[in-house]
Amino acid sequence: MPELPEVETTRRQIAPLLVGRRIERVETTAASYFFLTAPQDLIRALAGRRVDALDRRGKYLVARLDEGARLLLHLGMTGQLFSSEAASVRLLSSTARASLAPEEQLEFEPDQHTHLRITLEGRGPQIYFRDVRKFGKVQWLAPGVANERLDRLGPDALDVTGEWLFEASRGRRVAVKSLLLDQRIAAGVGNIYADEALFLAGVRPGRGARRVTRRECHKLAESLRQVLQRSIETGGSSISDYVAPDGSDGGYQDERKVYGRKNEPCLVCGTAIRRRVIGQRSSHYCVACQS
DNA sequence: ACCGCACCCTGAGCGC
DNA sequence: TGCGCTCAGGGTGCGG
Repeated sequence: MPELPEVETTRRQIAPLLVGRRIERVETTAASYFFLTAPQDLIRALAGRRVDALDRRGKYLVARLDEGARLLLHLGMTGQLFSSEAASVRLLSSTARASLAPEEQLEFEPDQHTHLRITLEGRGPQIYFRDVRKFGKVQWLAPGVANERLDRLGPDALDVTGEWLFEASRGRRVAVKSLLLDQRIAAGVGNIYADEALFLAGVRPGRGARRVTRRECHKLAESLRQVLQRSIETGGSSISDYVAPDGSDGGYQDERKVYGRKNEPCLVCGTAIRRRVIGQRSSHYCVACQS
């Protein structure tokens, strides 16, 4: 699901519910791939802690806790971090949706995919972290301890410069699309926004990174920023699973130029948008507008 | 160092 | 209805 704009939207909405408040209780599902910190350790470490800040690094959310520890969250493909007061059909299975009467309440009840349930002290909703595929991650970081996942990240995609992209792409034989998806190059870029930025920059996703000119790298950096910022303004893209913490959909799926538009006409020139797998990810582009 | 690929997991949607 | 297949906003680890 979630790329930089969705994670940033999540951060902005969740922060007011968390920051400055103490965690009273945490409930989890059973140990799994999802828990980089074992559920029992997590429960013990978080109880009583106050959340001092909620930061974003690429696609990671990092909660800073009192006493110096940190809580790392990653939404993976299908992660949903939301308030217990959120209501959305995206939080229901398709069978549940089908049996839903038109006027029926969409109130969410924690299910087997709801891996974290955080109760805060005082009044206010609970915070739920639900993730069907469990590609998401949660990890508790002890005070002063570095984390290699975070340390691997390159500059945030919003801060990437054309010169940085140019230098990073010299000698690289991989497709430029794959380079953009490398979190060491531009943290936060994912499949949708890589395709969208490449379209805006007029560069085909399959072109070898080393064949992208300096001028194009500058255009690409600018396109990334533009696409990501616009998506943040609209609350991100809600394509299958993503919901904002308040249960609302994003708006950027309506502004996509290429992603998921296979065989549809290019909005600039009318040529049918092509889909091709590049680096194991589906990629969308216009053969006329992009070279 | 770089590159391509298998794999982690679950569900939706499709053709038959 | 059911089966088998493909696909999905991500990331890691392996071997060549």
